[in-house]
Amino acid sequence: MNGLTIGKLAAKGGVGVETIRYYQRRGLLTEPARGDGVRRYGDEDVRRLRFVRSAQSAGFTLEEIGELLGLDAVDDRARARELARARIAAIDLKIEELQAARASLSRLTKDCAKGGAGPCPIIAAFDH
Amino acid sequence: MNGLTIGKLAAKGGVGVETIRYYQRRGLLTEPARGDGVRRYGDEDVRRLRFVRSAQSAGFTLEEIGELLGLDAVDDRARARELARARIAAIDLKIEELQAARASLSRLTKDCAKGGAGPCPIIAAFDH
DNA sequence: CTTGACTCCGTACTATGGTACGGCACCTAT
DNA sequence: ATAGGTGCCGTACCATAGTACGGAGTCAAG
Repeated sequence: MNGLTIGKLAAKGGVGVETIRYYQRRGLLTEPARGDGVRRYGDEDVRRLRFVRSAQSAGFTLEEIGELLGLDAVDDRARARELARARIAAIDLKIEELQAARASLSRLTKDCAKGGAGPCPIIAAFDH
Repeated sequence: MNGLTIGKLAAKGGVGVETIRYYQRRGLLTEPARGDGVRRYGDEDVRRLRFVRSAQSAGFTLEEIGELLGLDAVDDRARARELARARIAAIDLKIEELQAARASLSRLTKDCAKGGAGPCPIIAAFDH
């Protein structure tokens, strides 16, 4: 029997078996027919799985990845760009929030370390 | 009867009533005794609630906020700094990840917009 | 021939931060 | 006196992305 078992596929993708099954339930991977009692996976499945992990690391949710997978690489470029731009906008927003929080915490930490009298500025900052 | 009802407290904090009750279950807010059948909240509760929201916007989890609330502003400055530094480190990591994802997506979007022949680079990028 | 490894399957549970629901009591205005 | 708005309480549910569990079947090696 050729083709990978679910365990091998999972190993190739660097995920657990349960994750494969979860992706199948989510429609991100197909459940191949089984010759004997066991499903066999091929290169296409490995590629799809890597696609999912790769897009995930770019911050796409599994739902968005589902849409990306449904796009035709040749015909739906406009939609792909749209999804990418939306993702970039969300990332920018998140980065700004994080930078603001970071600046604030950093300043408070410095003030606290300076060690003047009175209450800790970090605690005091939230305390009003 | 003086003091705020749970609904008023929630309104002052900009959260829902259920959120107050949730914070109480989490131990972030105390459940005051009730004079009549109804709990009454005072300025201390309002301050605590605002503390929680404020620290939350700095990226602390509710669990961390619980610890911050337990710190004594005068005596536990070192621990507060430690928590803040850990938070800053986590924020830095997250920002780096996001910036990497952003750069990658941005480049892909540009390439896609250039509109050469062949498959969409955004889709192709994940597809291997 | 039994043990271990693996598959298949459904279901339940995890963490995080809430949100909603249903039932009951109580107060106030109409 | 009755309807609406609150409050109280326990419990269940939401999204997100998995992870774990229990039981049953199959396969190969020792």
